Amino acid sequence: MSRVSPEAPSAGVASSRDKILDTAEALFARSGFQGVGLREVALRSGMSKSALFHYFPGKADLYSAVLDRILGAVLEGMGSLPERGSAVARLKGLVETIVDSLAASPTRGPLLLRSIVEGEVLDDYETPEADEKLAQLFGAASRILTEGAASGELRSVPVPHALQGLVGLLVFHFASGHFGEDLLGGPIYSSSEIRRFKEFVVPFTLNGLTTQTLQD
Amino acid sequence: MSRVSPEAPSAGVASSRDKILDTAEALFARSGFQGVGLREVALRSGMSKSALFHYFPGKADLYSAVLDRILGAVLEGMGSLPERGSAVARLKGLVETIVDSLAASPTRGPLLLRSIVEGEVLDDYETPEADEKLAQLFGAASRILTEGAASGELRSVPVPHALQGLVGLLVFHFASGHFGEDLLGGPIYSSSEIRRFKEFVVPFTLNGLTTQTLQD
DNA sequence: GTCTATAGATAGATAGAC
DNA sequence: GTCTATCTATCTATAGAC
Repeated sequence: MSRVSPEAPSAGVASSRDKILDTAEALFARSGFQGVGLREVALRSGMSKSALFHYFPGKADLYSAVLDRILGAVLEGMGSLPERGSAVARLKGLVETIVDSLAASPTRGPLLLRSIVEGEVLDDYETPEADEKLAQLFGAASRILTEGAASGELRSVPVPHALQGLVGLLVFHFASGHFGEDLLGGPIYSSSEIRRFKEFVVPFTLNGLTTQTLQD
Repeated sequence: MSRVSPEAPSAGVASSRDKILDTAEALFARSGFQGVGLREVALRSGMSKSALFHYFPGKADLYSAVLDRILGAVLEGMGSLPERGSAVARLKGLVETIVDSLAASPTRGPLLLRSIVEGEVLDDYETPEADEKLAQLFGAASRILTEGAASGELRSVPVPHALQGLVGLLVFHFASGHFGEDLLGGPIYSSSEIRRFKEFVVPFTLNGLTTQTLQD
């Protein structure tokens, strides 16, 4: 079904390539593109720097591969969402699914947020694969907002701003690191905190996008 | 009234120190702590690397000074906010003031967001001055939320999560760079886009924190 | 497919003249 | 207060043996 690499037909063993990707994902999430040296990636992957260049032509390609893998995982999580039904219920499902995807690994939020903020530097390395996945992601979210507004279930807000707001709310939370842990008083990725976050962000989002505007 | 540096009593001329801070702020905002070399800071400031070290003991001190200056500017903007009145009106004023502060310079949002996301790397360099300013900032916001919840004007939400959400909504928007511009279809820092953003984020926030929870 | 060795550039930081 | 010169370490990337 999905793409299979030519060599390494399957097996549960982690190939060298996967090992590199795992290592790089952790390091890029913590220190960003510029903050990571291939020397450290190689060291932690248990091989020499030159071996990295055998699997990836350059640092930027390694980063792109890591980013693409994360976007794929988030997109896969959204695959089971219903395309019909109440817009409010679909929006709730979308938010919860994205939260679950980001909560599934402590590297996803940080890496996604960094890839956005470091965009000015990384633009040159954008891949069509990542762009396509992003477009699918935002397309699905846009449809919910647009159809909900058309049916009157949701407020009529500018869809791009709503999408931008969702990214800020959801991705930032899981990328906030020590800052967020200081603020919330505990780990971000514990199951109890993930539950609390959902209990806050789902009603916050639904209320923000449904009820009428207040004036002071 | 406020602190005055020993030398450079005033005058409208930018001192070498200010020139360095301005240059560093622009570069750190674009490329982050690790992405900036002091060589480039010196070059763009019109002096040698060694001159930098005359004003700042090291790269981390330069970064801290830049960050502290930005936090001071945001805090100063909040100084004129009323401490009494309707919680909804105060919350609206807070959001609009923070938006104005972030919109005043295209380096503030990116640098603030980066300082959070890069926190794991930068923690060692935190300064008491910046911590104090952050505490004041969050203190003011917390009071609005707590008092609003006590009076029944606002929903009773976990204050830390609400603060975290505000940071994600507001700071991320102004730090989203090309990503945000692609999504919104135009520049983030134009006066018209700033107005549109306020028109979205103020009702979104007020609705999110006031009305009752929906169920699907 | 993995290695050692190395290239050329740049990193942050220091010494010391003026 | 600003400079040139230099230090050591690290950076991405390549060459070429095995």
